[in-house]
Amino acid sequence: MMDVARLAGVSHQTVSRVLNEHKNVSEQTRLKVRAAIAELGYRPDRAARALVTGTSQVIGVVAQNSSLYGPASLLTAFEEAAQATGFAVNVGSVRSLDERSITEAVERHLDQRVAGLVVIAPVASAGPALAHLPADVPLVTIDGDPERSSTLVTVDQVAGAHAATKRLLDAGHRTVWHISGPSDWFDAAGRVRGWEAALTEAGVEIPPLLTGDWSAASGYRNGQLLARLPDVTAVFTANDHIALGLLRALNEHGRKVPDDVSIIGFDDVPEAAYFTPPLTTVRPDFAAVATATLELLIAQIESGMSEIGTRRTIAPSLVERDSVASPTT
Amino acid sequence: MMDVARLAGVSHQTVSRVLNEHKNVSEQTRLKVRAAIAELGYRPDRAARALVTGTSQVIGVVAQNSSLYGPASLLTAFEEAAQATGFAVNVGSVRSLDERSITEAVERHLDQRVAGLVVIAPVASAGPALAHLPADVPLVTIDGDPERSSTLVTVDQVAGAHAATKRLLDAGHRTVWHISGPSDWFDAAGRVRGWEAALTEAGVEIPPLLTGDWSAASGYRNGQLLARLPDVTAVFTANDHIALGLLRALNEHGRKVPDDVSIIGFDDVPEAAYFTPPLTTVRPDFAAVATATLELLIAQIESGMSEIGTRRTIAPSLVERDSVASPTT
DNA sequence: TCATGGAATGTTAACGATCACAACAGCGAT
DNA sequence: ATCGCTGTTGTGATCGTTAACATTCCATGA
Repeated sequence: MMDVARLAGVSHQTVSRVLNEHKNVSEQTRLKVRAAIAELGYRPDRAARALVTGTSQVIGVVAQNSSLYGPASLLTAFEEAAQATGFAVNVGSVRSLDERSITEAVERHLDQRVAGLVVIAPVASAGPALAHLPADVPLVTIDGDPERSSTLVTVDQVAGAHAATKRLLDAGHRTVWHISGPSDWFDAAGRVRGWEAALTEAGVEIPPLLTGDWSAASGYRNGQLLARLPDVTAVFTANDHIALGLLRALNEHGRKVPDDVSIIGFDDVPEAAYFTPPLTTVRPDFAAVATATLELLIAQIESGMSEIGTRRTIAPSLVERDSVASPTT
Repeated sequence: MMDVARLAGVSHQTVSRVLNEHKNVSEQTRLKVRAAIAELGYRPDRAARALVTGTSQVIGVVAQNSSLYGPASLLTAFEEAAQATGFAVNVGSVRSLDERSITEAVERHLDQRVAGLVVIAPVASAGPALAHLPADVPLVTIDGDPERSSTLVTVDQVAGAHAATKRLLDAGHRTVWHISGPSDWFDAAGRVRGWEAALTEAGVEIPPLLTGDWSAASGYRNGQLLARLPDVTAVFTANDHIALGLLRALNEHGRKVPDDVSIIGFDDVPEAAYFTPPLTTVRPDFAAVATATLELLIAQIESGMSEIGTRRTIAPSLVERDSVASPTT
């Protein structure tokens, strides 16, 4: 930086002012400095800046280290959004979402003086880990606990599940079964609520809830059971992978989809269109979630305080394909 | 840090020594300092350390911002490995792998004074972007250009493809067709080479190469064609998603898998076991790739120089399921 | 005419760590 | 008794940047 200053014939402070787009710099010197910067190929040292300002241009993200489609998509969508606004993203994946792992990951980020923190914390156990956080750290939670009063962005699970269930009822099915995700995930709980609400509204019997774990394996396992029940004609699954497992189980038992059984999934994984048959499913808008998260986070960073309680929910959309039909009865 | 020093009754330098586990510190003062650190809840400032040492404990990763299973798995595997060794990971995703995007991402990382760089660069266009890199930056490429003389870790695509093709030939098929990935991906090219090699070795006719783009859609498209050719009895696809699309096309045309056509995929995505039928596929060991990458990178960081030309290839394994049978002829 | 103010720039001191070197103690060897 | 080693601790400078304050210059109005 001194070199640049010398070359431009000004002081280092003026260089700093040009860099930070300070107002009181004459156009003439601004150009000289810019030229010197370009000529020397100078780049400011972020570490030095972070040292003196006490903050960095890095956002820390805590996410589960899984290949689950939802969280993974969220993560990449957020990375992209952050980069577009000039923030670097520091990912601290955790293997499991228990309190200790999350606390550790958060502290690692704090060590690095991140400007803000995003936690993708779909399970209940994540809550307490965030409670002890210094209050002055900007924080946005994605798919976190709707009960906690922190800034939160979330996919509208209830609305998505409601739409899917209603779609099946509207097709004429007497009732709709549901294979859920793990019960400690907020996402899963929301989808169950939406499903129940739609059934209740329609004044229809609520079948017993089957529980999966997001995996195709769990869909297959539950499918073994559903395939044996002849009056099951419509199933809403908590995600597309469960639907895939279910599809295979039904297929093995000779029950045709959608002729005998209609299915709707959740997530719209890229392959869903090539399941046999192509899967009707609910698509969450991950990009919108990412954008909203970043927006709220930056607002907090700039205002210097965490405005707790702000909430943003993103409505998913139903994408129709070929796994839904009216019952043959 | 001064506070800690005062509380422990030593100088700031001694505190620093304790922090860095310097040898010449008496056990007694070490304990005093540790106690003071704990009491004050002190955490060293990484930015300050980075400023004076000129390096950080952060590894920059350049990866494509896609939901392709391979690259995404690689990324999370690497994050986990890095975290286990105390490195933070800064992800700079790029939307496309052209030269400019990569150069930009690399420079962003350089700004942040990363200790080392990992580039997941499966396509040819990434090469030139890395050529102009300062020579003193530790760099490991994953799935990069085998021709370039840089440190490289890669899945043994050729061996995997060879094994898959041979498996199909051994089952008695006259020849094996292949739907490849995009031709500018090194991964795809390697898989094509392995396929050709196995056919050549067996002294068997090499069918025309069909080209896909990793997507289920491209598998479906090519499947429309293959389904019409009655003498196609065995297909090796460049990944599992292509296989899924192919599966659906064959199904629509009434050709049974594996009775009429045998299929082997590549990647072993979690859902592959629940395709209809469960897919025989080649499983790359992403964790091993991640570990090897980190090892090489740390070696470079510690030695302070980039030992170019080191190469590590990880052998994949064939996982047998139900999509392969002997031809009925 | 001279204070007054604001715009442009420079000077100096932080920020929080490490590094190079100096200082001191204890101890055995000459 | 002196020298020199080794192990332990302290002192001051330094990394590259921004913040706070000082300075200069010129225009403005009483």
